Amino acid sequence: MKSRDVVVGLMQSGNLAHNQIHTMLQPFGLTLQQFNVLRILRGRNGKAACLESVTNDMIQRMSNTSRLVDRLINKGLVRREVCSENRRKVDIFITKKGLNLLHKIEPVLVSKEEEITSFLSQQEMEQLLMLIAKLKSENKH
Amino acid sequence: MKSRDVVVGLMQSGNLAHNQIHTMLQPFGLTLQQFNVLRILRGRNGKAACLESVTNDMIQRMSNTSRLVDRLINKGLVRREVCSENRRKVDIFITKKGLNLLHKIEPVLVSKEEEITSFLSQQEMEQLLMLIAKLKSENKH
DNA sequence: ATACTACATTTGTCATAACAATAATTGTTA
DNA sequence: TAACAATTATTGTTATGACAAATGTAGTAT
Repeated sequence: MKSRDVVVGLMQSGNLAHNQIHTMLQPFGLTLQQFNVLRILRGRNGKAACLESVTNDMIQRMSNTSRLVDRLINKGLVRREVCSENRRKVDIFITKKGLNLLHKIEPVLVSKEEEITSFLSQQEMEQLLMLIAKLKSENKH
Repeated sequence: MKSRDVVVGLMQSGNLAHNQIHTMLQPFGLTLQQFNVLRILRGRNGKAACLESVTNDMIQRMSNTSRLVDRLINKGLVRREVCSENRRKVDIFITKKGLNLLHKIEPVLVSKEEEITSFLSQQEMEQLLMLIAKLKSENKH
């Protein structure tokens, strides 16, 4: 029965984090998924990022990154270009506007993250990270 | 930066659990949310469960339990009755068919839950539960 | 009784998600 | 090089989600 408690607890705490961050992002007009993609693109430092690689890096893998990117393009936050080497691929880049938005969000995010974890000591956070890492390691197939 | 890792980790492991259970439920024609509601109803042991109380007990609170229940009714898994004492309320009951389905799912669920947590010792599970409890306690407002 | 407020659920509408099918390009092989 | 399979992204369709507005019921005060 302990397994069940853990699984339920994981979903609950995942939702908790998700909802907190999601709510925090609302005033900026971004969903968590969209924000996630923006951060992935920023992490590429201007290097090409094809759709597939973006999908793979997402916290919550999704079936339809294509349309998610559409929405970001509509907001002017990213740019899409057919890859010249392999015309099946589509490279996606974050725009200046996208970078500015991330920059504006950063401090709000940091304080929200600290709020979420505020009842945990440094040591407890490390413990938690270690346990989560174990869980993830067994789910790579 | 540790806070961020924890928050991201929580979302990742929550999604991991969610996806595993969701996939496990697909052959039974249930979403995780629907399954969750069924279990809540079973937990009431035939006692009345109004919509609001069901919503409160859900792992992932949702804005629209009404239509979720519609879907369960369409499948014949639950039954809806206007509460006789307070006709604003709607009592929801799990049907025999719903109970049977839960019964059929149970062993598959158990093994999936054990699979998800299989890399954790009993002690680690307890630790994890304790840490998750702390996180949840600070998010009650 | 009437009007007002609060409560519990449902409905309308629109955004997003899931999944399958399609399209375009590339790689491979006969 | 023509045919076929594999890769990568997009699109169509249907289901589900979020949020606000609407509906119906109950409680309360005038």
